[in-house]
Amino acid sequence: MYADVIVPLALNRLLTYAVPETLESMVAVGKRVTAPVGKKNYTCLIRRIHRNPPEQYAVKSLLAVLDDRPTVTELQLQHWEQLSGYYLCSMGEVMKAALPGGLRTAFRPLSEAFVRLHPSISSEEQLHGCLDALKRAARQEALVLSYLSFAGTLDFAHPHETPKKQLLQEKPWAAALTACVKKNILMVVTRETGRLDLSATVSKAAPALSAAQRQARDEINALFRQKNVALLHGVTASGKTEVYIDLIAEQLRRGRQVLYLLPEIALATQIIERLQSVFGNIVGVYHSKYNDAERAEIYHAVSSHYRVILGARSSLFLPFDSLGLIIVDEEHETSYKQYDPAPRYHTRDAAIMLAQLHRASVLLGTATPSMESYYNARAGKYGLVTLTERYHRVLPPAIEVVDTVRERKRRKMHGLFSQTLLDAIGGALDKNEQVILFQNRRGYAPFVQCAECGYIPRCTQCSVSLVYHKQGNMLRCHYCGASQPLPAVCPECKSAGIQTKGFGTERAEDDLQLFFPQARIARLDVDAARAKHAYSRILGNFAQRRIDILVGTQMITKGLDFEHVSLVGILNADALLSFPDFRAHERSFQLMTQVGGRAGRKDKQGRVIIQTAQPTNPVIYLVREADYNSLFNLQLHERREFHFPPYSRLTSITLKHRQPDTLQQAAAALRNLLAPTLQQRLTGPFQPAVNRIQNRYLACFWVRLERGANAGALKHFLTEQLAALHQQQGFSGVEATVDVDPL
DNA sequence: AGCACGCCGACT
DNA sequence: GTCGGCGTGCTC
Repeated sequence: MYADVIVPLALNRLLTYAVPETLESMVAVGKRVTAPVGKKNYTCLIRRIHRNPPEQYAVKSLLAVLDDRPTVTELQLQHWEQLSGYYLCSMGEVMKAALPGGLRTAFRPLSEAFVRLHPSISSEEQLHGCLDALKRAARQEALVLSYLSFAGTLDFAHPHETPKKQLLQEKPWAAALTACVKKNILMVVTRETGRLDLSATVSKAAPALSAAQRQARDEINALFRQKNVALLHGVTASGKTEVYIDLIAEQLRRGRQVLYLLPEIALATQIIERLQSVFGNIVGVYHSKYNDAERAEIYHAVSSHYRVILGARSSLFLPFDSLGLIIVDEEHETSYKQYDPAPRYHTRDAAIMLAQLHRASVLLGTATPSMESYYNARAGKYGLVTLTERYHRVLPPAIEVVDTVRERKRRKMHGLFSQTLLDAIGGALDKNEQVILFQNRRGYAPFVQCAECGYIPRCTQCSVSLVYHKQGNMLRCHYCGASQPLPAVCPECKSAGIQTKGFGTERAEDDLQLFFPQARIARLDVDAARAKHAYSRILGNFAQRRIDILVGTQMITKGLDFEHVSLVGILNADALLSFPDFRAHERSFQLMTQVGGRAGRKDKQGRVIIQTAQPTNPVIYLVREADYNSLFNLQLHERREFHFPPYSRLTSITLKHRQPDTLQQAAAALRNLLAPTLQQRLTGPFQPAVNRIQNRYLACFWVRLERGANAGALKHFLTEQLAALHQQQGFSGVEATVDVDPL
């Protein structure tokens, strides 16, 4: 008997092993096995079992079978194969993304020590005797009494087991416990316990839907009878979550499971609590903040216990047995695309593939759809449901645009802040309301420069200038993470004239404190959130109004809805609008609309102030009008003209090498391999904006494939040509990464 | 991802 | 003359 196994490596084929006779009865597709690969042993996964001895090489034998029942179902394996084919990566790479670390090594359930009465004590009299004997050992006596109070009424045949941790928390006398154990009064036993808390219970009824929400729900259900994907385009604060809860309840009644995907699950405490309060302990949460062992336990509980899973993108890979619905919330979020490492999959598209295998439906929800999804909805490929009414009659925010050029001329710009914005902040603070300020740049200053000689410190390993962080007084590279102290004198001309240039979140926070010395100001960006739990701590403080003004990057767009935010300021919209990318306008609209949506609640209308040097930019106008449709039509024109998605399928190829000339030669060679076949579909090689990262030079290509063309054939062709490139003299060390549908 | 094999510079 | 640098290729 032979088994073809998936090895968790970037290996483009399965490896075949002999199954020792002793293991023949245990092997099955989807079970994990230990197999020798080269000099090492790996945990691999059985994909096929057969009786065809390989003739080209000597097989090795499997060492062990790790599972009693398969860890991965046939359906999951088919999903993996789809992803590996679509995103051009190995099955091993998908396996690494799919199986939690705890399942890639031997997994041991958590065990805990419990204290119980020693079995030699079988009556009240004996117990009292023992206690009397402890009269001169006060701590031991107190410890036993403490155990007895935990135990309640005593059943001597099956004495109560109290967690040792709990007992010692009350009476922290480990030595006394050891003594009692030695005297055969108490006994310590070890028991396997799960890490999961399955105690959450139902406490609330599902929310009542408004008429608009009911109608959206009915439309979605009607669409699901004809199409497997529907897009719910609901304005910010339209109450999409209530609609989701209703749909989840319906799936549960039918006995099907639901997967609820969120871009940043770690921040979604509000939604988690809400779902658990309605559905109880059948709601499981899965994301990368859990450790390997916890994730392994949740993984196993998906087929035995959980009916609803709330998770980040990796929860696509859980072993669902009867999935009925996948909700992809905030469908437009770019963090749904995994960029590095492979598989470079888009959660939304992988979810649609998975749903097809389960014959399940997919609901994409957002206030600002991605161009791709909206295009598919308009074209009739997806169903489209629109929710225009705000929940609880919340008013849409009033959006004002401040022309920073004009204000500067009138001397009404104070650094990053216009007088209009400062007045608005002051007004909000006076009314005891909260403020959110958005600045899309972290650090204090994007670069520093010597006023004497013009020198700008740059990263030695990447082709970017270093960002000044006041926190720690460091210059940092945002690409490779390298850092160095800010030099006191210019390294070039030795003058003391080094100045900071431009504005980041740290600078905004600092300056703001000067304008509003009494205000409590906090910052939320990756630097502030780096420490464990810092993210939820800051958001928690803001929610509880211990912070008046929150300054932050993209991060503040996610997270929660805050009751008392009346003002949102976008400090520099130009940084978004002039981003060198064909999606810049789409992204700007999404970001500004999402950030703006944080302003105002219930009876209070919120206010949004956008600072920009280009107040007539159509994107700004459309954000103000909350006119997604016009933005879509405008963008569609551009995309059609330049053959960008959704009018083409984009695939990017990046070549990397330490030697710039080797890279250039390899790029020219790849062009020669691809261009004759792809013709005008191929763009490149071109240098990306940052053309060197960690001392490796980069060259890029784009392949734009027209809709309806054979994507499978392209993938086959690319794989072959990249292999051909590597076989050419001197290019075997040139690394090539392929990104299908890059963002 | 490891690990070994193999071909060119600073040491006893 | 040898030790060891990391480029290259393979893993059943």
